[in-house]
Amino acid sequence: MVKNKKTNKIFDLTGMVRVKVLFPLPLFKAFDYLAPAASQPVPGRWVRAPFGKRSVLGVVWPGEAIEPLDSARLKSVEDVIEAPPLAPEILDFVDWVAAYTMFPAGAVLRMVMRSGEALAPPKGGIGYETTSLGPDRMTPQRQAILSVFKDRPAHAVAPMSARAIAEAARVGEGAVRGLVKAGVLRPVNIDPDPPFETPDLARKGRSLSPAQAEAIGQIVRGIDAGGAGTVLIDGVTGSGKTEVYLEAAATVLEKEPDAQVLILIPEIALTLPFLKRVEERFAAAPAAWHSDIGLAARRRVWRRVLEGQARLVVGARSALFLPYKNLKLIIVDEEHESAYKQEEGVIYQARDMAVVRGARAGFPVLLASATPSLETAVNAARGRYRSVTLPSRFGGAMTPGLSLVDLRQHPPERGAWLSPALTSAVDETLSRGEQTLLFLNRRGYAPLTICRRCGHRMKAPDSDTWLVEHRFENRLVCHHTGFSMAKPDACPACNAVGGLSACGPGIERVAEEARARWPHARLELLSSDTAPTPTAMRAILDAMEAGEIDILVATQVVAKGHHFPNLTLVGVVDADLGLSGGDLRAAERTYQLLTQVAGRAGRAQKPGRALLQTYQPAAPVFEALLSGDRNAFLAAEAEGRRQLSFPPFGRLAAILLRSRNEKTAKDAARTLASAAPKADGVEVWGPAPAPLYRLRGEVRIRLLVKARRDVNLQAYLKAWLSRVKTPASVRRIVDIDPYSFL
DNA sequence: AGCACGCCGACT
DNA sequence: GTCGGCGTGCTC
Repeated sequence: MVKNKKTNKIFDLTGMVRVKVLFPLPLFKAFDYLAPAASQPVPGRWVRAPFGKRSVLGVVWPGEAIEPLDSARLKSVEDVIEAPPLAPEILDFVDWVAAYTMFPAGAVLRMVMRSGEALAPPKGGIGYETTSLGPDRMTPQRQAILSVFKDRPAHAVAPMSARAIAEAARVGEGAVRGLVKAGVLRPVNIDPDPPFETPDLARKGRSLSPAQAEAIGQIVRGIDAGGAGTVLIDGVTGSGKTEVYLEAAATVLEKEPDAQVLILIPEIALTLPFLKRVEERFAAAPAAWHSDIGLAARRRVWRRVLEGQARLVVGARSALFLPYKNLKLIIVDEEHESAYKQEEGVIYQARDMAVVRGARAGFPVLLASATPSLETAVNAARGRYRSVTLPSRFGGAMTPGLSLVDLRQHPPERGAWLSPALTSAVDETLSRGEQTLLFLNRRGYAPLTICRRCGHRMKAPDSDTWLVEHRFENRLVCHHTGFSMAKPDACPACNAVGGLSACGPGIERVAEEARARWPHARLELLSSDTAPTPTAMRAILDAMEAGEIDILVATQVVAKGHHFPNLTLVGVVDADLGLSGGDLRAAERTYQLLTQVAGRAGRAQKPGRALLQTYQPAAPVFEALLSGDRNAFLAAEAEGRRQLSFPPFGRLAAILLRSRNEKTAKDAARTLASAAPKADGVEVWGPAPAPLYRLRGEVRIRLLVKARRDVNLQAYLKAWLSRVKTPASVRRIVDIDPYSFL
């Protein structure tokens, strides 16, 4: 018996135990509660608990039983929920990610719980299935309904709602109800989250080349030996990386009846063909997860992953935080892609976190790429990762001939963007009846609109971002804030009419030039603007593959996956584009992107070529592309970073201060900078205005911290930040391993 | 994240 | 005189 000093109420604590509960809120610590021992409130279990004025769903968290709080002051949990608990590996992972990224553990837990409502009891609808009874009399409508059931594939066993049946049979719902009354159909509860199909592991994969078989052998031997560890699967497009890692997935799924495998891909919205490929291999559609799946699908995946029923998950970076029951393998496809860096909310690198997830839970992680990131290449070279290299199955003939067009010597005509060298190459290609890809990684018509009278530059409101003209819609659009406006006739600054002019090219402008130059060619424009849905995009890519397009003008959406057998010329309109901006990964990214784009051209029997237009032909990245010596390029890049102690040879963190008030932000930045502790092996740079200084009405100031590899960067930052009080109106965001310098 | 508490401007 | 702005602080 314990008496609460505040309320004087007497509590019977018999049978109650103290537990820590973490809530999916931006809070750094777990809170203590009492829970009935009989309800087995072990770490990982879902609980509902009173928190302040409200009741919040949280998770029992591991933690020591020290008692900073008087037991009598503790509240009791309201409910210990009967649902599969979170696996201990996930609790550990949440804590680790929180400590590494320096975000609150609760914020990381929120990523795991993003479908927390999924724990609510399913409110299944009513569906119908056939009985053994036949209808007393047959009508065409009834015939149609019954054939709907007969024609369903064997694995589609879920009952259908009356509406779905009526729709499929093209009859009224009344006819369905008639059959129910007659006892031919019987009502059953529909599972709102139908299970996923079981991967067919007896099914054989595609036939393998000797090199693939050898690679799989190596990986599988590692897995069989109980091997954790990270493996780089290094192979150009067409080397069969996918087959290799799908075999590894099959091996892992086979070893344990409830093992789960996650395949991470950079952007799932663009990869319907990939899902089909996986489905083909396992004769079962994988559970697909990305940021904009519908609510029902999200809930279904989440619940089925938690109970272990969904065994094969294909997803974007956030799929890393699904509540796996028994995750045993992660594959990171296109590991070099910057889309793995989450820049909002909890900032993390999904590829790096995947490696940690595997290492801590003791299972292997496979990183696949044709153009590995420098970090991964260095880790492989140092032996921290194993690596298997897959040669092209087409004997290297696929690498197109690359050449540079020096725009300083051979500039395009005034007002044009295609140099004579490129246009004559297009002429030749057209005359041979072959296809051309003109690549420019810039959406819209022109990246900048400027007033010729007063020099005013069109910007998004309260931001430093330029408005990009989209002539297709006749609008000016901001690619950072989403702001858009109709293109005005008069300059908003000086009111001069007709003075606004477009500066620089986007792909719409290149398409305009190409149309004027080759009016008889079949030309298509492809960007996320012209093909906003995966279906629309596929339509264009399919047309290209079928040879129905002569010239495709495209942004980087064309860079992935697709091969066009009759494409023999790739013209890169502005190869320098990614090199500006002072980003430490600029050259690396340019190399990766241009390799990918150039790789779209040519097949063994029809060699392709790629022309890169550049103003800086001497840049090392172009030399590397020309020589085709990727490893030499990576080695040179690595050496550059080593000398500057940049990642992966040193650690980097950014602190971003954001505020609506410029003075407050500047003061806070100055205060913070002056409080930076002196430490061996740590340099603090800034404060400096972030590259986008004004964005959405906020001012953004940045500090950069560079530390030696052996410095505990998080501990340093923690000590620093904890001794400075920043006003609440200034948002302070830590970005460990920053990628974007915007 | 919510939600309350608290201290200064324009209104019944 | 009060309604309400959102800055600051707390939630076991």
